[in-house]
Parts: sequence; C-alpha cells; structure tokens
Amino acid sequence: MILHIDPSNGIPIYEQIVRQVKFAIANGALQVAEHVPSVRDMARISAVNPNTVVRAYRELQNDGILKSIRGTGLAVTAEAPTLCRRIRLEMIQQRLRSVIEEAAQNQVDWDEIRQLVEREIQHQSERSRESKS
Amino acid sequence: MILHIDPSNGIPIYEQIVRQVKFAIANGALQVAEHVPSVRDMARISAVNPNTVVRAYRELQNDGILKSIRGTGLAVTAEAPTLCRRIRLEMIQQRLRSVIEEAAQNQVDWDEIRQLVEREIQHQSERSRESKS
Amino acid sequence: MILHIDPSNGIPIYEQIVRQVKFAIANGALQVAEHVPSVRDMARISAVNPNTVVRAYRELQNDGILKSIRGTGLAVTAEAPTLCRRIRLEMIQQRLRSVIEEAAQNQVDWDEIRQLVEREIQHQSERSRESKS
Amino acid sequence: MILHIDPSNGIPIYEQIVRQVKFAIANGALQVAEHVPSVRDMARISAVNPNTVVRAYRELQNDGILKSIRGTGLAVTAEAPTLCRRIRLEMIQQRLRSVIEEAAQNQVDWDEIRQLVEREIQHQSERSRESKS
DNA sequence: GTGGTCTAGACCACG
DNA sequence: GTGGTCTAGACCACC
Repeated sequence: MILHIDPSNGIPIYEQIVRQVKFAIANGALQVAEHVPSVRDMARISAVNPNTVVRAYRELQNDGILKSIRGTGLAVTAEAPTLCRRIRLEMIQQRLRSVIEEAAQNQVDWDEIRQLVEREIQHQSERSRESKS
Repeated sequence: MILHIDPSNGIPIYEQIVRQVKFAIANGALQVAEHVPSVRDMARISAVNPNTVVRAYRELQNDGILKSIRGTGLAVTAEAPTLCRRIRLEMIQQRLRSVIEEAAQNQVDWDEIRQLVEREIQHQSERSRESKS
Repeated sequence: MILHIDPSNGIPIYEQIVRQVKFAIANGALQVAEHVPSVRDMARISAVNPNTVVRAYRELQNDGILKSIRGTGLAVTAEAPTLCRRIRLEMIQQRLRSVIEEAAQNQVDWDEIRQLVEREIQHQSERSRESKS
Repeated sequence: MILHIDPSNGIPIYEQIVRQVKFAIANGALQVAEHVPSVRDMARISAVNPNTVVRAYRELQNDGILKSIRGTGLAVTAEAPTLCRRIRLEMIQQRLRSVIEEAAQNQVDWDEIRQLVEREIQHQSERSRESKS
C-alpha cells in the first residue's frame, strides 16, 4: 500500500487518498477483510497529517468501502471490490463526460476529440514505458 | 452570447465564463471589436454574481482577449481571434490530459478509455440532435 | 436557529448539531432554500470550534439536507423536509428498537416495558410543564 | 451463558457483556456461587477480544456482582441476585429515558412514541415466536 | 463575506 | 496499539 500524494495538485489530499485506496481495491492490491494501514502509519508513509488520513478513511466508511473494527483498525468490506470497480470507471467517465460536453457545446468536431485522445494516450504510453525502464 | 453555467461543476464559475468567451471568439460567434455584454447584463442573463463576471472579464483582459474602451465597455481585441483559435484545442486537451493521466495511473486499459470516449460522444450526439429537433 | 449543545453528553458535538438541524427542518423552523447560519456564526452561537461545525455541515451535505452555494453559504435543499421528517422518526425508532431488543432478550415483560415508557412520558411531561412556567 | 454481542451497536462490547451477565443473574440463569466462564472461554464463545472480557469481569467485580475465587475463577456473589434484580428495570429505564428525552426535546408527540413502542414490541414478539418454532 | 482544506497537538474509549 | 473527537489557528478559492 504505497501512495503517491501530490499536495499541490488541486485535488485535495484526502481525496487523493480516497481514490487511491479505491483503485487499490479495484486492482486487487488490497484484498477483502485486509486491514488498511493504521491512521498513524498511513500519515507517516504519506507524509500528511493524521487528521487528513482520518478524513479520507471516514469518507471510505461512508461509501461502504471500509468498516471499522473496534480497537483493531479498518478493514475492507466484502462489497468493496464490486463497488470500487464500478466507481473506478464512473469517476473517469464523469470527468470525461464533462470535458466532452464542453467540447460539444463549443463546436469542436468529434474527430478532433478522438485525435486529442489518441495523442494523450500516446503521450502517456511513452511516459509509462520510460518509468518502467 | 448565451452561457451554460453549471455551478456544481468543480470548475469555478468565473473560469467557465472565461473559457466560453474564448470559445465564442474562436468560433466567430464574437467578432473583433464587438462588445461583450456589460457586467450587469451578463450577470443577469447567466444568473451569476456580478463580482464573478468582473473577475472573468479581468482575466480576459489580462490575457489580451478583451480591452476596455472608456465609457462604452469591453471589446474583443484584434489579436483575440488568433489567440483563441490557437488555444481552442489546448483548453480541451489540458482537461483531457488530466483525466487520461489519472486513468493511466490506475491501470485502466487504453481500449477501455477509447470505449468510454466513444460512449460519451454517442451520448452527446444524441443530445444535440434532440435539441435541434 | 438556537442550538442546545451539551459537550459532556456522550453524543459527539457535531452529531448534536446534525440532529438539531434535521429536527429544525422537520419542524419547519428552517425552511427550504433558507440559509443555515454561517460556519463562523454557528460556531460563535454554539460556543464550539468552527471545525466542528464544518464537520456537521459536511455530514448534512452528504445526507442531501444542505447544499453549498459557492461563496454564499449553505442552503436547505428542496428534499430536506421530507428526508428530515422521515429521519426524525427513524432515529428514535432505531434507538427504541435497540432498547426493546435488549429487554426482550432478557425476558422483561412487555407490560413492564409499557409501564416504564408511561413513567418516562409522565416524567418528561412534568419537566416540560415546569420549564414553560 | 450465551451472549448476544453486536459490535456495531454503539454500546461498548464490555458493557454489553456486563449488562447481559447482570440480566442472567436477575433471571436466575446464573446462580449464586456458580462460576462464570473463564476469560478465555467467554472470549472464544462470544468471539470477543479476551481483554474486553477481562474489563467486563473487572467491572462486575467492582459492582460486587462477581468475586474472584483464588485459582478457580470468578463466582457469583451472594448479594448479586438481589442487586441484579433491583437494577434490572433500571438498566432498561435508563436507556429508555434518554430516547424519550430526545424525542421530547424535538416535539415528537407522546402518542407517536407510544405507537413506535407498540410497533417494536409487535416486531420483537414475532421474532421471538419465529425463533421458538 | 462564504465554505473548504490542512496542520498540529490534545484527549478519549476501546481491545 | 487502534480509531474518534475536538480545539486552535492558518491558508485558500470563490462570490
């Protein structure tokens, strides 16, 4: 469970934690009933304030992803993988929709959008290949 | 000059205004030397706080898109169309990049992204066809 | 909008705020679209830390009771009265169920429970009559 | 000596144990001088952390309900039945009071409360009838 | 002015 | 050890 937190990202830190935990579960990196790192550990690992972690974990509890086991920590719920896999696509889809909506309202051609998408995919592919090497 | 403002969009309202004015100029919906609606009018039309319009217009002046004509209001500069046409795709691309970046970080397959894009394009096409009829 | 906060109540302060706002809406003391006191005001009024109020208000937003209007404050949603009226009874019912469940599991007679309830109602009636006089 | 522990109940687990032991003594399910299950056994049976059982038993010793018999475990004291029978209704009443108090503070009608009570009694009756059959 | 986020540090109940 | 709550005070973006 390693997190990549970027404090100057626009996206709030607690939200970054929430998302990455969700993705980790969707990917199977975190298994059902497994414990998420303790608040204090996660705070230390990610170099953020414990309260920020608390908030992220609370959000995950509200979403039914984690549940608190008194005195022993927070565990991944049985429904979490299903939820997270669904959420993962919804989060991307939602942002994608908003971009494409803007494009549509401003008469950007569909093919232009497709080109932009391909260019970005290309761009990302190269970056990920670099980081592997 | 009709604006589509979505207050619960994540994107600040003033920025939504800025972007849509830029798009309007790029599309030719706003011509050089044409006056943009007065702060008061724009605020009323778009159901937005006048201060927010002020801020958007200030931003547009800083970008060299609008210039103030003493006593008569704000007009589109001569350079604006060139500028706006140049950044038209960049504005979309910038947002697209951040979405795809997140997807990439979370091991979403490229083809899955392409599918989502196509689905959204489909979705938008239908909406625009409906609104025309 | 006056709150009665008891910091040594067992019930967390933020939860007390949440409940009382919900009850105020259920009772009609807070109307739809009306603004709830600003975070800072509520903090001053209730003599609690602003962050505690923030948390309570955030919870109310998650429940769909309040919605944030950028830069202008938090307003009661249109669905709030319905939700709150439902919630009001549910909260009481839930606690009642838990008590009665315990009683049942320990072979307390139904009539004994009814007597206890009547005694408490009596007790409360007198207290409220006193406070009015 | 079977315990019904609900870890997500609000009431701390150790307190649930304490209450249920007291009820058991009041009902005669646990007799004077009878030994309560060992910490280890009770922890295993009820799927609870041994430390939690320790704490519950300590509380019961402080209340004079249990006393430690060197080398053999904890036994019900001679005074326990009297004590427990006396507080049997009080334990229920205490919780009942706090519920009704809240209801009162929020202008829930007395008759509405009586209805909820009857509904819950009905509910419990059915459940217990089912479990017998 | 508004809400939103974050840090720092304290205290508590629970296991 | 765990999570949960609270305070205090700071900074930010937005209206």
